[in-house]
Amino acid sequence: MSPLVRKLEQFVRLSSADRAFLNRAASERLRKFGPRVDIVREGERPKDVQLVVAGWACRYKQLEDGRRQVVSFFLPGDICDLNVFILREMDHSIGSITDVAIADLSREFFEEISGGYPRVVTALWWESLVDAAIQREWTLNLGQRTALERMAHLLCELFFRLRLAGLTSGDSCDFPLTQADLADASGLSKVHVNRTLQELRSANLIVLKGKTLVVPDLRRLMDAGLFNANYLHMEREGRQLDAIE
Amino acid sequence: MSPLVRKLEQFVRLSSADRAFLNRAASERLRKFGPRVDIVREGERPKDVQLVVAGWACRYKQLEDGRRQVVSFFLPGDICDLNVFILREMDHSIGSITDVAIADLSREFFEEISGGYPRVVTALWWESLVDAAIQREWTLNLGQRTALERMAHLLCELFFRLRLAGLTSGDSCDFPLTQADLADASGLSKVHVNRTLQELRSANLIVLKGKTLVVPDLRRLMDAGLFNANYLHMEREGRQLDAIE
DNA sequence: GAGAGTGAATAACATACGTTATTGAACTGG
DNA sequence: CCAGTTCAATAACGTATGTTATTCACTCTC
Repeated sequence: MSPLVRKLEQFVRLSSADRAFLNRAASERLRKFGPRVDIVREGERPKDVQLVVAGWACRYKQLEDGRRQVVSFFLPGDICDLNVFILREMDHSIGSITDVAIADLSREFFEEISGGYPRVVTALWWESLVDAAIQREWTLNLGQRTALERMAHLLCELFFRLRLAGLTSGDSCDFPLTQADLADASGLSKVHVNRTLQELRSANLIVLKGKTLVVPDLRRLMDAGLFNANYLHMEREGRQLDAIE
Repeated sequence: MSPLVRKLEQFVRLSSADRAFLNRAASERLRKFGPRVDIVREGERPKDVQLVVAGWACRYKQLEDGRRQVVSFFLPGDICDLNVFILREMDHSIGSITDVAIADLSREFFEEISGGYPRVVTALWWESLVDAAIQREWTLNLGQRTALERMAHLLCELFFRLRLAGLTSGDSCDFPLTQADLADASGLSKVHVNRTLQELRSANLIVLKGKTLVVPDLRRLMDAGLFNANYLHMEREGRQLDAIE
């Protein structure tokens, strides 16, 4: 099952027609990119909505003097900016981290959804509300948490999101981010990211080696990061969804 | 004209029916709150969408040990979390800063919009995309900018947003935030906020006294904050909007 | 109009994190 | 299989910002 469908099914019960429709959307108009290239650039006119079918990407913003902030990570199954085509120009860039496969979703695609797939509409709303909630949590993360808490929190979030998309196995997952990526996302320097990871390692909170992350005791990592998963809204909402159907 | 209508008109050309509808929504089901009280609490089930009719409010999140982060400010005309009723529970709180008047917008209200007011639908999409863009910009602000830049940036943003809602007069505006509020929003300590404001004052970038902010030279304040207004998407989009009408 | 409370200003001191630099290991491509 | 590149690790040192505390100016209230 595709990561997108798998993720959305945690929120909304989809029909097989819904699933088929989403899978078709994810396979048409596919583009592939190598690692570390720009997929969309700040200032461009947005044309389509991007769906990450495979690989990791990120949204980032950059200041004139080169300081760079990763403002979100895109994992397989993530959708970039529902409905952006309303806007005249992009206020951020989207870049690949690994090899990446992107499906472009057109305006017409969304009109088709609105017409005939009400549960998919709900699911996409959900996705975009969670996206906003993640951005708020990052604000809290950067504004209030110490380096250690911040790192632990970020790793927890990624682990939860990967698990939701079916991309973990037991307590481990692929982890292609470099320490420089983590620095750009956490607002810390590369050197301090390194120090912080060492600290997490020596507390046995993580095993991070090569491109694999192992979280031996998720509960303890969550505590270290003051991590509360409520903002990921991972519960399926029975009552309300029935009302919509 | 109400701040909401005034703001949305910058983006989308509204008919008089659209305007009347929005003004009606803003006057029914009105609640008033004193300053510094919670309007919505984290953990509650969201029931309505809140529209700030008058006064200032904020979204905030808090860690168990009391550290508090303001993640956004709500000015008159701002809408809190379009479509939240999909979610089971709030992941943040909303609190008043000044005396505040809130209009509660029901689910039925949004269904009515979807049915008969396509331009309002577009306008509300716009509002919510700008809201998301602001949150990303705050991430950049907290992650990369120095204290001085961060403060200057925040003040620029508030000034622009107030102006969009018709709430500035010339180079000045009401400014009810305390230094403690600014600290919670910027991730700085109160003491450092004070130092930073002094620095902005002595460079003649701001005059901040009582509850009034004056920005004698907006261009210079923008430069000091590395402020690029693109993320506020303040341009009206002729071509695309016509296509929707 | 005394007392209490809040917000702002300032000082002295502490520290978490940034900066610059060097080294070594692991890839990668020709 | 060697030269070039990237990523991680570590060290020495610098600084932007945090912490705690005190004082002052207002405003509110009873």
